[in-house]
Amino acid sequence: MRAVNTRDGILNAACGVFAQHGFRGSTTRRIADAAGVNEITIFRQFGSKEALIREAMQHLTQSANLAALPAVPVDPHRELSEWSESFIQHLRLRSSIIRKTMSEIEERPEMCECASYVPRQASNDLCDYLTALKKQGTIRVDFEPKTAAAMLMGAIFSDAMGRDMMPDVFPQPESAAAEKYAGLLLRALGVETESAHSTNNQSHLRKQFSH
Amino acid sequence: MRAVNTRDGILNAACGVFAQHGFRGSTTRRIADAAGVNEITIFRQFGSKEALIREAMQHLTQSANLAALPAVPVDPHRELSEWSESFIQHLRLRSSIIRKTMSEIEERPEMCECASYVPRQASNDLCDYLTALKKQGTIRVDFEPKTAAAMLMGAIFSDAMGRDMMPDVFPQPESAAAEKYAGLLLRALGVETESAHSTNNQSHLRKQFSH
DNA sequence: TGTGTAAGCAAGTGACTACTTGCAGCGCCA
DNA sequence: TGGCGCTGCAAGTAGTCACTTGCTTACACA
Repeated sequence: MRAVNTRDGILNAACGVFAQHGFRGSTTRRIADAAGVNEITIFRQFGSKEALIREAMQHLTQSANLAALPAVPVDPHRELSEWSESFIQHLRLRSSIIRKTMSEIEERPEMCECASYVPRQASNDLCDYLTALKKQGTIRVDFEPKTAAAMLMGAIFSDAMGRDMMPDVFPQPESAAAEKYAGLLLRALGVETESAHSTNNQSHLRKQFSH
Repeated sequence: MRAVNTRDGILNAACGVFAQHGFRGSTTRRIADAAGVNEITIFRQFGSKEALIREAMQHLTQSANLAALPAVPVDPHRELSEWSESFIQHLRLRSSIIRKTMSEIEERPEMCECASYVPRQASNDLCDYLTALKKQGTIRVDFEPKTAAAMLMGAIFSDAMGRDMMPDVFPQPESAAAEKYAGLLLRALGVETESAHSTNNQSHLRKQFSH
């Protein structure tokens, strides 16, 4: 677990402690302990707690890599389900730190740019995909890509943030939720899709062939 | 702004300070200043900071009253739009305190019950409504009420939480977002609905007649 | 008019916080 | 081999935190 570099070790520790305790709860002592480093090393390396946390956040966003959506839609149900699944997993892994960051942004607006980078990127990707789907003529009814994208991403985001707190409010099982949201959205857009019962199996079969 | 009762004044002040600064940032001094009260009065009234915050949270959830959905759906588009609008307004008014609470829950699980009361209630109401819609036969396609409810509530929740941070990711104008989400969901369920253009005007007309 | 109760003020306690100073050990490269 | 840079340890500073004590004021009710 110990990082090669002292600096990276402190950054990773800071991310972990921040995710658990937020800014005010991330004492330099706690971070130093988590990094297995003397508290003073933090000040020598980063100058202040604030600078450390700022750098740790940037360090974190750079490490994110989202699944890509194809520029030309081929199998909307499969592509959208897989993208949703990768996105929800990304959010679930980071749910603690996302919750903390969202609550700190009002007090530290400089974190906003850093925090909104990933969702902005995801929203753009998804909007582009839905627009391509629309232009392709696959979709019968008219719709706003931005509204549709906000709806799917919103459902995924809320699931990732709220399921630990209220598991009975969200669809079961957890592992199928992303696909269900994606399927529901496609139905709203009028894209033909398999019946709810066969969906799961067929998509699993497809995954085997596609990879 | 000053409350009749000293106790209620402190509780209101505690809610405001907590919404701004979270638990750790809600110092007893800050709360006392906000309430226009001596710091000691807080300890004499509530015993400890923790007890005060707990009581303030309960005080807050009790003051919530959501719009009701009819037991028998008549005009799904109007009813769901109005419910969504009232729900999103409820969340927007409380966005700061919701963000803070969500980030504190991991450290203070006792807040969970209090925090999840309103969304649980909303989810149940919405599920019941969608189930009634399904049984009524208005809906052609098969769907899971819980998934559909989670999707609509998720979209509304994310909008209410994220729009300040990234306004360009969500549908414009802000005032029409809830209705757009509701309309999109109904299309996913196969409910016949007006075209996107006439929707807004018609619903406004209806509101005049219905009240 | 007397009494109890809620509130205020001044002052202070011990614990914790971010951050500093001074000094010593250790490995790396010239 | 010698110096340099990174790290650790001990100790300490000034500020803030939750919470306490002792005493005083003001109002309600009898």
